[in-house]
Amino acid sequence: MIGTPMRFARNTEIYGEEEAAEHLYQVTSGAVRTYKILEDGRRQIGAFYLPGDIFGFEAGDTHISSAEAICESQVLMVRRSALMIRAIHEKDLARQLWDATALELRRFQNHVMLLISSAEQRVIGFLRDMARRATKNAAIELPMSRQDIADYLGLTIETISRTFTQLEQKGVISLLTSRRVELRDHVLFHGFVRNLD
Amino acid sequence: MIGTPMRFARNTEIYGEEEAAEHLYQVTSGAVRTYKILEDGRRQIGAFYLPGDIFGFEAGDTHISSAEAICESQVLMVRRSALMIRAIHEKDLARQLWDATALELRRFQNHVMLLISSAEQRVIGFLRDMARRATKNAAIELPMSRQDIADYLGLTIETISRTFTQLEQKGVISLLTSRRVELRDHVLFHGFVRNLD
DNA sequence: TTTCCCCTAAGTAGAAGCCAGTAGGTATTT
DNA sequence: AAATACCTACTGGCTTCTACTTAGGGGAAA
Repeated sequence: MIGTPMRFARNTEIYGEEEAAEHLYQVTSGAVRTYKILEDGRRQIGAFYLPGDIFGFEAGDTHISSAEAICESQVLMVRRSALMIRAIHEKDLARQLWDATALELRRFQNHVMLLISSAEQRVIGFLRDMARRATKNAAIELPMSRQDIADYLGLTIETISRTFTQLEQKGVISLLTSRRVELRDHVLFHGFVRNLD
Repeated sequence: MIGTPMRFARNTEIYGEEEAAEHLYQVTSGAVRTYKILEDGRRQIGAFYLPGDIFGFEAGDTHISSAEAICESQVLMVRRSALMIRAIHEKDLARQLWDATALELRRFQNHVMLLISSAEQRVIGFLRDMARRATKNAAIELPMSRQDIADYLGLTIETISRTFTQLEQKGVISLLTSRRVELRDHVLFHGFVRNLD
C-alpha cells in the first residue's frame, strides 16, 4: 500500500465521526484507537490498530467513528476514491479491500463476544487478541492506557486494574511493567480458560 | 434482487458456521437469526433479519455465524460468485453490495453500543431498533422469543422479562401480548432516554 | 526535579445472574 | 373430550459481580 506518510502526536485526532470518509489509513508505527462518544458522555472504543493494520475503511461514505493516535504515530494516507477506481481493474486490489472488510467484520463480531463475558474473560480475551497481533515476543506491549482498555471492554478502570492483579496472582500473566504483560503459555494454547480458581 | 425462493421451517438451519459462503440470502417473509455458540455453551445472537434484509454476506469466503429461521420463513437465495462477477460490470450492483456491507458494519457497531449499557437501555435500544425496521405500525411484532432477545442482548431471560414488565409500569411501552409491543412516542422521538424514574 | 497523570487498593452499594416456582397456551395422548 | 406433557413467559428470594467512591503511591513527561 502506497500513500502519503503523516505523523500524529499523542491524543490527536486523525478524523472525526460523521466526516466524509475520503481517506483510508495504514498504521506504520504507533497505535490508533477508533471510538464513539455516547449520549450520556461515555466513550466506547471500537478498535485498536497496530502497525500494519488498515483503518478508516467503513464501506460507507462517512466515518462511523472518530480516530485518534494513542501515542506518537505514523500512518500512510490514501484517497479512497482513487483506490476504488483502481480496484475496478486490479482484481488483486479489489480482493484486498474485501479482505480488509471481512477482517473488520470479524473484529466487530469478536468484540461482541468479549462484551458478553465476565470481566476476567474480557481482559483475557483482550490480551490474547493483542498477543496474537503483536510482534511475536513473549511480552505484549500495551500502547494504550487502562482507561482505553476499560472503554474498549465496557468496564471501569478499577475493574481492569483489579483483574490484572488477580490474573497475575493466579499466574495467568506477568506484569513486567504496567504496559508490558507476559501471557503464560497455557492461556495462549488453550482456546478458552474455564476454571482459574 | 432475483434468486431461488426457499422455505425454512421454524428453528431450522439455513447455513452453518464455517461453511463455505456460497450464497447470499434475502428474507421475503418470516425472520432469521444468526448466532455463534461459545466455548462455554452460551449462544450469542449476532443479528436478526426481517423481510427485505440481506444476510449471509460476510465479505469473506466462509460464514462466521450460523443462520436459522426463527419462524416459518421464505428467503431468496443467490449465488455469491455469480453476483460478484456481475458486480464487476454493473456499477449499481457493486454499489449495492458495498452498501449492504456498510449497513452490516453499522449494525455490529450499534450492537456493541447496546452491550455496554444497562439492561433497561439494552432492551429499549433493541425495541427502538425493531420499531425503526418494522412496518410502520404503532405496535412492534416480535417474531423472536425472550430467550432469543436475551441471547442477543447478553442478558438472561429473567432480566428480559422483568425489564419488559418494569418498562410497562413506567409507561414506556405497552405489552399488547408478549410478542406485540407498543413504544410510547417520547421514546421514539427522543434519541435517548435519560431518566425514567 | 517537580508536577501531574496513571495506576492500584479497599470498602460499599446496586444491578444482574441463578435457582425455584407459578401460570397460560398448545400439542399429544388416551 | 379429558388428561397429560411441553413450551413460553412472568415473579420472588438470594447470591455474586462489577460500578462507584475514596485514598494513596509511582512513573513518565516537562
